[in-house]
Amino acid sequence: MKKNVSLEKRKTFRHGDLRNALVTAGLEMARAGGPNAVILREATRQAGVAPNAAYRHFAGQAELLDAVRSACLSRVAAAIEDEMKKHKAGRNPQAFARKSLHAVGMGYLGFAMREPGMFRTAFSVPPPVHSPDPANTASMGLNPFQLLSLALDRMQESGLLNRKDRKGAEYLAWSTVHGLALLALEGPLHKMPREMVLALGERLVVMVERGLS
Amino acid sequence: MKKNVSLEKRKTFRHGDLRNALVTAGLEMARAGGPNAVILREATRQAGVAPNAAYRHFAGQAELLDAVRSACLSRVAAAIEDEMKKHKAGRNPQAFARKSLHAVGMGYLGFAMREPGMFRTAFSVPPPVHSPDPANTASMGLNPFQLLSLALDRMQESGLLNRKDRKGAEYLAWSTVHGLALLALEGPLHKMPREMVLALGERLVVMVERGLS
DNA sequence: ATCGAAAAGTGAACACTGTCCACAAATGCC
DNA sequence: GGCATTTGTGGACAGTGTTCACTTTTCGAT
Repeated sequence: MKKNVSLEKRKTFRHGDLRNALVTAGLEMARAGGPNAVILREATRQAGVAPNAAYRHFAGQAELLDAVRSACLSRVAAAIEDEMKKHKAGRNPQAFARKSLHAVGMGYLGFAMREPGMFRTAFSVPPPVHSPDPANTASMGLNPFQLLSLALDRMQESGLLNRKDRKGAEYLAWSTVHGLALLALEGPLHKMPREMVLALGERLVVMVERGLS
Repeated sequence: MKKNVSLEKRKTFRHGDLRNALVTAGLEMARAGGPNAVILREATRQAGVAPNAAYRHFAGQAELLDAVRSACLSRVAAAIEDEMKKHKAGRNPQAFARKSLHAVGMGYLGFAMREPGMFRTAFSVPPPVHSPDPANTASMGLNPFQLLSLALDRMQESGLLNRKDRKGAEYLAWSTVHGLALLALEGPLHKMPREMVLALGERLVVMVERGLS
């Protein structure tokens, strides 16, 4: 649909939506080859525009990459939300809390296995820390970090986690799944089959549950 | 300063040790800027040699990077060994096992904080999995993965870990510290002060200990 | 409605990268 | 001593990010 934009030479001198076109092209490159495959000139080529035109919308390639990364982060958040929405709050808050934490971890890992390029792009270079940047968020309006915090809050509220252990628990839980994801994607475990990675992920989440408190 | 080597033009037409010189230069670039800062032409420049000369020793930039990564991995292993050697086996095997595992984790994290560029380079792109490649090893002849296995073996032998849970425990333990390291180095936590990262690391290792079994 | 400033695109250039080719010099081996 | 093999040179090419001067379009104030 919107690819035609790149093929048929546009009639208007102005492109009209160049910034979005560039980000979209960059996103596709990130999907295919990770962060350092997002090439500025190639994006302009796909948008049917001269290379320098990009500089009217981005200060440079780094800024384009930033925009692409935001888009990738948003996808990660969406994947986590999808996983969380599979379980509704029932009459057992502790079971719900466990399921929530589990969903965050496995949603994260599942996306990493499903979309390696986007995942690697999302967490490659310095993104601002807990930015409430609306571009990073999915429908619930929370980024991956905040979704994790939500799950941990449920753990605490349901009595599975005391206040002492709650502090900084985000970082501990996040580290585990993030580490496994990167070891499997671009680390020494990159040959391990995905289902085995996900199985390890299950054990990992259990370990976190047990080890946090 | 150190680059006199590059400044004084060599008398011999042959360089004599070009391969090593290139790896050394590459290692310094990796230290300063991570994996994609190791530039082939720059290495030849520092070695005082024409760019193409590198192709007599490496098939291309990727292969040079591979050699540099091996060197980095070796440093990681050395850091872990240093940490492990701080504790000798006493009369309490369980305490020794715990200290060993702790040392592996903190040696790993400590190196990551101390030498971010080298660490990121060591684990950036696909290295062969558990290669007994002697280039990746330090004085004990073990790479980081094997050092971790050793520590976990001690856990099992001393009865802290049963056979069921021992299987694949390397990957679970490794994931945690690796994840924290990368989140802190090139992820959303890159602004967190190092001592706080190390403090989190302590909690993380404890969590692993408790959560594994 | 006009006209002028600002926005958005073009074209040509530069420095830098990795890589390949044909050739020259040094080494070592018989 | 002569000769093949290694090792380095010089010159070239495509691809990248980036900048500068210029043109075209749009839009808002008069």
